Amino acid sequence: MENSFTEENYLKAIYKLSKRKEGGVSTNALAERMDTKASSVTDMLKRLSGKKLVDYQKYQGVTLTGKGMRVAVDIIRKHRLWEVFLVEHLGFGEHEVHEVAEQMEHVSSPLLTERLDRFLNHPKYDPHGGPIPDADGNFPVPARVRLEDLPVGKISKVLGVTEHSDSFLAYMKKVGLDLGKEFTLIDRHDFDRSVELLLNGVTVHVSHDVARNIFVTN
Amino acid sequence: MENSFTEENYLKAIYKLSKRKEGGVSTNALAERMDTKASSVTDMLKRLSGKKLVDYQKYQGVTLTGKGMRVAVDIIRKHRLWEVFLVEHLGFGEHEVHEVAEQMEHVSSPLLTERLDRFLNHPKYDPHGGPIPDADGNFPVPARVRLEDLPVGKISKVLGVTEHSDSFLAYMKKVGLDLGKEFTLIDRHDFDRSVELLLNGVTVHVSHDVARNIFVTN
DNA sequence: TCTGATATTTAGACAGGTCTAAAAATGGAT
DNA sequence: ATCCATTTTTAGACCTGTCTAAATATCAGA
Repeated sequence: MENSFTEENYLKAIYKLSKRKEGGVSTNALAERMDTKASSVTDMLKRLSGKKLVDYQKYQGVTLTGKGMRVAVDIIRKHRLWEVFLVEHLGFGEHEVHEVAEQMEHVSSPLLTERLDRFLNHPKYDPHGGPIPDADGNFPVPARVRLEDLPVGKISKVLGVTEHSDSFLAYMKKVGLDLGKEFTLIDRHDFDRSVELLLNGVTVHVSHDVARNIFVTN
Repeated sequence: MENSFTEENYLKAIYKLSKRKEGGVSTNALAERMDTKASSVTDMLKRLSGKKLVDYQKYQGVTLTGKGMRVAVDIIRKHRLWEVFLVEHLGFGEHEVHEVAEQMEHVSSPLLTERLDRFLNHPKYDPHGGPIPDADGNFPVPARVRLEDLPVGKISKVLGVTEHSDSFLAYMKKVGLDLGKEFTLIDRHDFDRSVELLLNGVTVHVSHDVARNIFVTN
């Protein structure tokens, strides 16, 4: 009945990868994400399959079962709630919280999770703008769009990012695209899908690669 | 450089057992405390010894090295800080926090520990009255005494307990000896070393067995 | 000091999770 | 339809932490 930390991390990784692509998650993609070898992934998938947490057929990739989905979403809930706590109450910077939350997300106590949620006032988004599922596993339905999809001329605000690498967050900070920051989308270049923003009175160019990882109001 | 949860739990157990008795901790005592077999303990002691966390000679029991002591005390610090958080900010009852803190104590982030400590206002005692070591591993030197040692006639307050079994805590609650509760020691019976308290306007008899496990102000 | 009871350690095995090296399946290009 | 590159799986090994069963130390008492 107990899942190990490793199993939980695999489930979370499968969840995150399957959101980005239709169909099952490949062994190699999972191996890269988990920073391990494909053979280790195969072993683990067999185990998770045995526990009915994933649907797995060899060579055909893997998907979460309902049960596995619940576990994965619960981990994400805990991760994001702890991030909110760390930033809002302990004074952590946005970029400092991920590693710590990565550990706290595995603390297993439904009572704790619900009391933390209440203490934090049932937040809907984490400090990076990631949506926090409720106790039933349902995500908030946000009024938000990727920066790459925002219409030209719109005034908008940064709601969050979907890429949490240090380098990405550092870049965001440098450009001035902090969470909550207001800007205007002044132009879009179709040839490279980059966008041009008016931000703090200056024009900023943002590559497509960046733009597709930023959520903004619409 | 990394210690597993299991290793940390062994170190904590060795610490706690060695406080109660002079000299090294026996394999069997450790096995009972860790709810495992003596043979498993022997294996682990060899590993911890290899990491210079304990001094161990076969058949001679085990003691913590300075390094092992630091690890153990740090775990205790984290455990007790989290207990304070759970009770004071998340509304947990005293008896509900132990299992959860048992998990949280293994989260490894010095920054987190220090910020939590500051957030909690550098508490010196946990909700059970256990002393919280500071970041350097030093315990507070408390103005406190066991209830069994309190002079007759004294007005005093409950500071904590040294016995954390469910049944003991339930008994404390039932009698009304909650943390912080004020009372007067009205008599002491030498024949069975029990004491008599005035508490909430009524007289309460407390056995020696209980009285020696309660810390009070003096 | 011998002996028996108890405490402790060793030996060998197993499960989770990992690895490397080798085998097998897949799928795209010809 | 076949061949090759790539992906994936298997086989066999290792490490941590555990167990049982058997061997060995220790210590108290006669």
